[in-house]
Amino acid sequence: MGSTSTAAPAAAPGLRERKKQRTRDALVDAAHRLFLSQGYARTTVDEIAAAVDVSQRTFFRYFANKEEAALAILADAEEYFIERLADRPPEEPPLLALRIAVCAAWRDLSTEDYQQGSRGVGAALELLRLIESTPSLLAAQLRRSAEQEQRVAAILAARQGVDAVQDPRPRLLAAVFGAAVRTAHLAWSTAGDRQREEGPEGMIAVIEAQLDHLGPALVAGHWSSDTGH
Amino acid sequence: MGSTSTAAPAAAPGLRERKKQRTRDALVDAAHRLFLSQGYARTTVDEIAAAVDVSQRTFFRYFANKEEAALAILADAEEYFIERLADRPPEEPPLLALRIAVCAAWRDLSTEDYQQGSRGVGAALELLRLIESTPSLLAAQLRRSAEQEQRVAAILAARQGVDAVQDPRPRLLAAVFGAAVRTAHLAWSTAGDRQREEGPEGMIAVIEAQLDHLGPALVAGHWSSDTGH
DNA sequence: AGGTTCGCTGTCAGCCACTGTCATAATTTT
DNA sequence: AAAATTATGACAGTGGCTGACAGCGAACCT
Repeated sequence: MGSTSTAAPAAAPGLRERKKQRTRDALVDAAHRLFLSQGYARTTVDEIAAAVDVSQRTFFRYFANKEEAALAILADAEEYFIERLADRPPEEPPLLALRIAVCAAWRDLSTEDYQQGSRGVGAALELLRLIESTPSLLAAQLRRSAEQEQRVAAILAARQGVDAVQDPRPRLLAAVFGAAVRTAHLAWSTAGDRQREEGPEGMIAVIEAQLDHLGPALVAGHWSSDTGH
Repeated sequence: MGSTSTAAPAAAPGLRERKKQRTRDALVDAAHRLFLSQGYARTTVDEIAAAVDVSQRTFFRYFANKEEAALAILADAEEYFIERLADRPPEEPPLLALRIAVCAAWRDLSTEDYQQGSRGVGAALELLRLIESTPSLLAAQLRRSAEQEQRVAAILAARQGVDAVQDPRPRLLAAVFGAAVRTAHLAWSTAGDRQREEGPEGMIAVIEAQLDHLGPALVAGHWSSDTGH
């Protein structure tokens, strides 16, 4: 480190950009802490900005709205999940690839150096509970999930070599997978603190259980057969 | 109709309540018309209230927020769907019951006297497009769908005689079904106007196609088999 | 090293969604 | 007809969010 010229392949961070990253992290941390301690609605944007000693205007240059600051951590995690999914070999069955990617994401993000600040597994649990109990946040989170599903569908379509707009199966599979993960989130965040002590393995177990239920649930639903309208 | 005494089993409407219903309908219609003509964001609540000649404060006594007014029609439709689902006999396979209920809802709401005002099939199409292109509305709609899924899950659990909190399958099936319907909405609203001319049958066909794809999509996803972690 | 350019930030002003409060008018009840 | 209930309007205030402009410091060029 410390090369004077501009040669690094991964683009030198630059003092300016490092400061920006630090400001953003500080805002996310402050928002997270305030939301958890006094609630989402009772925390004003001015408070968050003041805690980091920037103006309210600057807050909105980092986040489009208050919700985005609250969901920033989840957004980063989902970004990581997308990368892991893209890593999987195309020969792998789609649902298996999804399963491995989501488990890898949870494991990595819990053990790696992402632990600092408000980015641990315990914090994730409290965040999920906060989201579930705050209508405005839940709405924003579901919208983000919908966008995420579009991206997943595109990746699946590319893997299988089918057209993403013509063939509805990638979208449907992505939606089903998203539903399973969301159901797992809900089950995990309401399951009491016993699960919490198990760390990421607890969450992974719940997700896998949901995925295992997919088949039986649909079979029990007798989805086939003619309806006769 | 026109009985003078208070004898009707379904509780006499009363002058007050009829007026309230008319105000609400007028607000929904005005909001719908303004949203479609000038866009959601460019329409202020004051405009909507002024169009019906009530105060802004009154608007917020009918709707918790601007989104709720936009989604009121969908909310009524989903209410009707829930009723149809509750009508289905418990012996019926769950997914078949869901399928019949959603098709019946679309058919009934298109042919019945619900056609007045902005409650036709054509209006539904434009509304779905508006929602899909307005982040704020999409978020609110997805949150409503999530609540709806909880209700559906409860009904399914009761039908099958299982515990709604212990057994995750009703929730999962409800989520999967919701995903299929949402995917169908998206496909229908972006399918061009050819579908629109087919009336409700076009929409129903798309939904049924999505449901038919559920099985193959999951089978192609190789959901079973051990992953080995 | 010097000056220039560019991008981040703060300040100010303003719109609009949304809420609490109280007075008033209309409806229902007795 | 009087009293209790309830919808509505008028008003004021909070807070999320945006546009415009100016200042300052990093980055880039010579």
